[in-house]
Amino acid sequence: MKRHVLIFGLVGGLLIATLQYTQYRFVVIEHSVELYSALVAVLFSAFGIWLGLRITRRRETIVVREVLVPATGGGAAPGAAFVPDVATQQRLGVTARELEILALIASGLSNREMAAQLFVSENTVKTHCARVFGKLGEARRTQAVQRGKEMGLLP
Amino acid sequence: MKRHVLIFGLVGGLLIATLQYTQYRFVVIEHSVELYSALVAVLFSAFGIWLGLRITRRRETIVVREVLVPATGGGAAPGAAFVPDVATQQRLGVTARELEILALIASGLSNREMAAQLFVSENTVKTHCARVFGKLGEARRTQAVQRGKEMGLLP
DNA sequence: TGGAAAATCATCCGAAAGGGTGACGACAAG
DNA sequence: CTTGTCGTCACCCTTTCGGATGATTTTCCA
Repeated sequence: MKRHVLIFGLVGGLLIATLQYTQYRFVVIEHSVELYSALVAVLFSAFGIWLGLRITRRRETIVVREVLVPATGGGAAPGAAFVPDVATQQRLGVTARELEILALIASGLSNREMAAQLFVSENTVKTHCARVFGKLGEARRTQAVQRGKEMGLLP
Repeated sequence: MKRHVLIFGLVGGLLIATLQYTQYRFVVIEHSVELYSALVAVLFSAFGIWLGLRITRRRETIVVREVLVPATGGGAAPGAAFVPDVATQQRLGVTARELEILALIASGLSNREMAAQLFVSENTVKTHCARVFGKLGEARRTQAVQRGKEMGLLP
């Protein structure tokens, strides 16, 4: 990355120098700034395109297809029921109810559905959501679910 | 593509006009061409990078490589990169772009963030969302993610 | 080279989600 | 008895999401 910045600087400097030089040649010509501008624009657009391609080189996404031997079955709960990371949970101050809400969020329920399932009001669900979002440091339910999985709070 | 050329022309023309205007302001200042040049360089470099990213987001060449794994059933498959179930994907008619969107949804991004990351408009992201939701038979993003995981479209 | 598929973008509108705040009751601990 | 925590509920407001629909452009294949 530093190399690109360096190249950028070099090209810029070179161009400035070139302009300095050409300025003396065309100093008598009026309205030559537009010419310079166009030149610089085209040049640096090309450079930008090159740079954009360079720094975002298409990494070949090699997809490794797993052919599972029919054993435990990877996806769902493999035998033993999931055990949330109690240490992490207590460290974050996540209560049991909030974790329950988070799990329901992860299963894709809406606030209304959660409220119906837990026999509480939708507002309560929203409060729990807000609390657990705050404790996880996330703002959206999808993010919170992702975070919960990373931290061992969710299967 | 034509639109990009058009945008290029517009930006260029706008800049030329701006320079024309500012030239009268700084006409008394010597050596201001360097300033113009630097301005134009930075501006069009950014534009070029954007354009380069924009017009070259070609379909990533997916190389499917089948590998036998012992089916440990662990959570995050170590080592092996993930593996969308191509059969399921094609059966549902989920395009690569839509699957990409679904993966970003699963990682917790909002539509706006996805749009910024993919260099498309938020509306486009929403369209992709709606399509993939329809194909998965779900209505909410959390549900769609859950479904995608169950069906092997997501890790 | 023409058409199908896919991707892109847009607009309108309603629903859902989220932030902030305040409040009330239960319950355990001091 | 006071205090703190937790669960519960409510209100208002803004943001985000999702559905429906139409249009244009790009890509790809026959």
